[in-house]
Amino acid sequence: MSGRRQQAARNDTVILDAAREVFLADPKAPIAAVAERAGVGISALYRRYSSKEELLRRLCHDGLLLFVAQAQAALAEPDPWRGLTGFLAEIVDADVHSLTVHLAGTFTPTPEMGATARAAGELAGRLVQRALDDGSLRPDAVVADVTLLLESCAAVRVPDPARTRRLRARHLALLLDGLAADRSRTDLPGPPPTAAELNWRWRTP
Amino acid sequence: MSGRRQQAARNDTVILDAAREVFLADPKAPIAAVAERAGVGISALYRRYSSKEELLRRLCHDGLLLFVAQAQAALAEPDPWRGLTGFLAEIVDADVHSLTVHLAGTFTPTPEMGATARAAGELAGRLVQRALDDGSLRPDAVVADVTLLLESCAAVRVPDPARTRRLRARHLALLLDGLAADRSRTDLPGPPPTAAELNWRWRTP
DNA sequence: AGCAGAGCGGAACGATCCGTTCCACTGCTA
DNA sequence: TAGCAGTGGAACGGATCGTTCCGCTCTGCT
Repeated sequence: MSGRRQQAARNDTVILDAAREVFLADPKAPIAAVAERAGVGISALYRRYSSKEELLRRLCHDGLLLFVAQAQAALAEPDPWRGLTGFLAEIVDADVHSLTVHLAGTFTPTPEMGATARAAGELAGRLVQRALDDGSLRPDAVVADVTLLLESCAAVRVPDPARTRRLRARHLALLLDGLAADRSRTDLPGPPPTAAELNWRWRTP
Repeated sequence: MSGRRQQAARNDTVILDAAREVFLADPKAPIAAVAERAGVGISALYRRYSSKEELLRRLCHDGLLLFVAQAQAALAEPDPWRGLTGFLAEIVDADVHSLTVHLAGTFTPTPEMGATARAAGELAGRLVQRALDDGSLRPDAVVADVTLLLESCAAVRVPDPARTRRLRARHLALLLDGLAADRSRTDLPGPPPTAAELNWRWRTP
């Protein structure tokens, strides 16, 4: 395959990459910004996605699928603590959380996405439970604390993307030292967040 | 003083409170939302502030001043660790960081605000240095880590404001356990953020 | 008592932004 | 070579929002 067809196929990925970059930098960016970044016209976008919302859904679902894949890989790691921390490092580094959470609310989720999100939550729960049973995670931590951890790492943000990744890794290390069992001393105040509190973005009104 | 004058004076604070609530919930909220929340007309707003930007500036500067005041109070606490942690708890609880950082960029800062921001940074630096000298803060932490900590706590957010405060307190406790000296073990990866990296929002283009 | 105007509510205006459509054009493909 | 998949980008229409403006009320002063 070559010529026009190949160019079109290449555009598929170019557009998706551009959209990821643009919407990660600014979840409310206009569609035209994506086209400009991709170096294509607006038509090339609308030929592939019938609306902005559909593109956002695709991006978000891709993020969820990556989350699930990484979580499954992490469960294969024999050491629960290494599995959990490695997983978190990957998710933070790939900025999956921005993809899934910051974009949620800008579109109405599909049932399929809801299912994937449930699967993601279930896998994360297993990763955390393993580390709790193992004794490597402080006993008063819950899976919701890990969700908040991801949210808080995504909030670390400087103009340079590469630098942002480094700073997030540093922040994550700090948080993990706070989560490790052998040095927890302060009692965590208040009840942990509930599932409903954390999933409010996925409301389908 | 009573009657119309008193009502007007009361509106001063009602409007400011409403603006704080509204813009904390959504930094890009329209002016009309503030008026509605305050239970006044739009004119009552424009009588006091010549533009939306001026109102935002006022809000932000108030936040900075509160930051400075709390930091000075914390320096009066004899125990450096208690001073630092108590200070952070206050700032997180009052959501000062959202006031100052999330609002920055939505207006052009005044020179006076720049000066206050510098003072705030200097005071925070002293609080951190005290805890470093004291040995209660892990030696590889820097003041920029504390800035990121505030940023990350502000990212913890659920629809209910009261619940948000509780969850942030919990998240802060986790982070502080990671920052305390006597249990740090993991080396923090990468160089800490520089001042320029964290102050980019205060750019005046 | 009466009036000037401070204070206010909210409709209306104009600017801006943005998603989507549409049309002309290009160059592969059959 | 005819036709159409693929595209660029101008143009449209709707929505949003900051700001202005006009008419009203009721106070505080003379």
